[in-house]
Amino acid sequence: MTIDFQQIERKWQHRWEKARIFEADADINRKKFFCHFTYPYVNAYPHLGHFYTLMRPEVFARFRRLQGFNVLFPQAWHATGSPIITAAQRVKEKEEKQLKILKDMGITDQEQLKKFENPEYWIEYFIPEFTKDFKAIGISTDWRRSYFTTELNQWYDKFIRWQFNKLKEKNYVIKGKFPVVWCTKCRNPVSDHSRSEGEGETPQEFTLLKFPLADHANKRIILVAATLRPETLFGITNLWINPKTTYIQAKVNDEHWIISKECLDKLKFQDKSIEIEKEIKTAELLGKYVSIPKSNAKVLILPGEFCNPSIGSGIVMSVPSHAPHDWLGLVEIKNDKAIAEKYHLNFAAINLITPISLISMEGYSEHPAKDACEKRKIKSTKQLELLEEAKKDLYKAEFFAGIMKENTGIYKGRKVEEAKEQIKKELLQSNQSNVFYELTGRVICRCLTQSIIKIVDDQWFIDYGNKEWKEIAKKALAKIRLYPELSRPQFEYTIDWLKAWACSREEGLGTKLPWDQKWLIESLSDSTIYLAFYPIAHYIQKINPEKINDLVFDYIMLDKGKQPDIEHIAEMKDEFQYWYPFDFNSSGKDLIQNHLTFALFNHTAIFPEKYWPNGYGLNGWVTVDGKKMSKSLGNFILMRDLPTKYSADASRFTIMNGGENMDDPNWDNQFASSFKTKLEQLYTFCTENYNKGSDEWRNIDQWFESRLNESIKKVTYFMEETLFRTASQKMFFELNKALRWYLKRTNNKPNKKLLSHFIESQLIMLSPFTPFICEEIWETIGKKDFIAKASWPLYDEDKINKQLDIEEQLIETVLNDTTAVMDLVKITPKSMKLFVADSWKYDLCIALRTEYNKTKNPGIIIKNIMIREEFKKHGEDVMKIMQKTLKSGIMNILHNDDEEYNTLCNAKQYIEAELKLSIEILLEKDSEDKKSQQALPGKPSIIIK
RNA sequence: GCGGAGAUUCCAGAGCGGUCAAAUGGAAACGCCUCAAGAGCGUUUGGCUUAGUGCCUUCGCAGGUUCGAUUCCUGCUCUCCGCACCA
Repeated sequence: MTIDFQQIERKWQHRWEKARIFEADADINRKKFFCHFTYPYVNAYPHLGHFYTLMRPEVFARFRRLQGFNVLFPQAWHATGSPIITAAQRVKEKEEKQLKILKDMGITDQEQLKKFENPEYWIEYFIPEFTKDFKAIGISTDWRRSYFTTELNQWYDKFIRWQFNKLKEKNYVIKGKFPVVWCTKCRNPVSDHSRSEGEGETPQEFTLLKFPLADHANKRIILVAATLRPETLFGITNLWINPKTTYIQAKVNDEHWIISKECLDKLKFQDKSIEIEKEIKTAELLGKYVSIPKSNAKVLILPGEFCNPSIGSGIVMSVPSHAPHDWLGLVEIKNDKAIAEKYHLNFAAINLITPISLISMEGYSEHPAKDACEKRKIKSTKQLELLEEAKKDLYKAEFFAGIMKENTGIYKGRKVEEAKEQIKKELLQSNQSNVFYELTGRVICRCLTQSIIKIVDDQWFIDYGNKEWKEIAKKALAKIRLYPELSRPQFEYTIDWLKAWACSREEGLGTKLPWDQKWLIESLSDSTIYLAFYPIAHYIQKINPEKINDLVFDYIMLDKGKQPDIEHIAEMKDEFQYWYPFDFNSSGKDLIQNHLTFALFNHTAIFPEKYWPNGYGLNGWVTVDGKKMSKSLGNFILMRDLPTKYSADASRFTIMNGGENMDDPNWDNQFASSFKTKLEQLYTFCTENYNKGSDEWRNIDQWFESRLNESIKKVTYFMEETLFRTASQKMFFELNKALRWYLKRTNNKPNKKLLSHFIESQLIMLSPFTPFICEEIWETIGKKDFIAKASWPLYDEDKINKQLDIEEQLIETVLNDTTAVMDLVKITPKSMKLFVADSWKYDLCIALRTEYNKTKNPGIIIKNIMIREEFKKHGEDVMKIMQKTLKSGIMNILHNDDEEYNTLCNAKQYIEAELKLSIEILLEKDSEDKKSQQALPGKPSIIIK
């Protein structure tokens, strides 16, 4: 039987839509359930990653509907921020890479490509594409409530403005300074994905240490050295400047600094007033003395060609003992008199310089920098790469393992890790240093301009660092249900660690800050309470946006103020109060550290406690056949390809069978292919066997009924926990296995009522996973309404009987053993004897169990048992059984003799039937004169004659 | 480095102190059934086996607790996710 899945899919999509069965309205007489898939960013087609995260609320929604809940499952689209706008810009610039991305999506028409130069077209194009793909795969969404989120959606725009006004009222939006990676051409921060080079490079905080020139006649002139290690200032022996560069003297905030030109250019963006005074030739500086901050000791300025004017200030403080560069620099200059002569330096004075060690660390000598050079066999300051490595290693080691030595005054004995912060603070306070931000590496913007660090000084922040707010957010976290719970520590950590978040942008798509129109609201800040928009989305978007203001949202969502005079206002309030908060918002685990935690904060700031979130669903990242999904590996799967290749149902089941919890789910191509045929078999079996069978009621029917009830119970539990993988396995594979055994045991004459009940139950349980085929079968077996509207099967606790399972297991093992023995003897026996153990053996087992629970000590157990009269007479056998049971575990002895015997009688008939033999099977109790005295409890032995 | 999650047999993945050579599913092999393929059914997929209700070696590595550890503890190694102004 081959089934035309695509035809079935179209048919039911159409019917669902026509009957509008997924459209949900507030109904105070019904329990509500609001679930959601975090709105996706619409700049490409949806792929497997979307599919998995989407399927979790989808299955959950369908499950809750079956349970009788009124389910709201809406879907909106996200487009704020910079990706779309930069992509559009790149299309305009005809950038190869960007054009290829569109071409790979099948967009080749020149006319159409031109349209993609407009950011709005991206939204216009991709939203329908997403919608189409979601519908094709059978997502049960209430599409009336969709919206998208840019300033182009005026209603949503009003909503976001309201949100920010509320945050501002509570002083959660603050103004401040912030270092950002900045492109001077685009006049925008340069995010990781808008870089053509330098992904992952970040601003790094340097300390600018001030070294006043000693004995300077007129005014205080300061040489400024940039360092990451201010704590090493106790070990400074000299300064390095690059003799091949010219430095600049400039007035910086009322001081006269000498630094490299490159540094000066950067400083301009870092909140400093700068006036260039003059160029300084290095000859003017070399051989002079400067004084060290704190100690005021005087040290020489020496030439070091390794000083890079583009890094830091181009002036380096030399700490030979703890910096490999400085160590080698000092060695070189001491060994080469020519250098001193060349720059007219006092060679004797240079030779007096001795490294000062100030940090002690296990496994290193007095001068760790020397060790580091020797370890890597570095001989010269020209070996830049090796030196860089050595430096990094040593810095790391000293930072975490180093202890400040005696010569560091009050820092003596402290860890470097702590001392560093302390020293930094002190130097800043006494104006002996400044903060300077430098990139950790070269960053090139997509526009091919080299990026710098800029201190933005009128930047708006959402103050997630606010301590009281953190406490309230924690309260919201305590209340929320997490699927799975094990994500909770990550949330706790994030709340603690979160600092003020820059929420304003100069460019991009989005809503303008209501009180400062030059700024746009950044896209992770405008996407925190957006789920509150769904309950009213379909009404509000019918209203003239001019009429929407803060008072409208105050009234609907906060129950504040007089009822505004606009259409649908009562409905909107009812809808909101009925549906909110959401019960399950599904997203990838990567959103914990921003979006989801932000959402918690924002809910507590804006809404009363009853509207704080009820549930988050977290999941991992999809892999394909065990490998990371990526375009370069060629295993990148788009949602749109699934229905044609595997059918929507098989795809849905495959992805849900791929994983659960926060593990990365795996998409198994082979499984997807083979599952399609399994669905065909399901169809055939159900349609051919529904309402057929016998009216007899036998032990085996009781067993099957028990298994069915047990399965329903388990599956219900796993569905509640969103452990959809386990649930799907239990309802499909495990139940089918039971069904096969049942059919075998009844010679394909199942009980009619029971089998029909089974088919119905299984179909309903499967329908959240494979809705199309289930609808089709449901209709074929004569059901009138949609299976989507059926009732989730209930289980009857009284019908679950574990004993029946044990009996069936026994029958199965006897059967298997019998077959095995018959195979061995290779004759057709006339009769067969099955021996079950004597009663005393069972008694022994029970006694063993009791004794074990008392002492758990084998020696004592054996002693206690052997002194009992009833076991004495079986002396040796008792020992044997005891040894065996103690070795293999004694937990399995539960049966009592008679039950065992009865079950075997039951098995006997079955064995006869199954083996299609007319043989005589005798059941006997274990007896002395038979060779069968080995028979152990729980396992009959067989003798064939 | 910090925070979080992990490491199981060909693969995915159960396992929560004895019923474990380890569920379930994929895949593969063989057999039955068939003209044939698929489906279905059965067997097999750590090693040894005198074939036994047998023995040995396995659950990242190394120790420990226990009569007993895949399961508990300690240390180590490795993998994945996050560490921000970006969706």
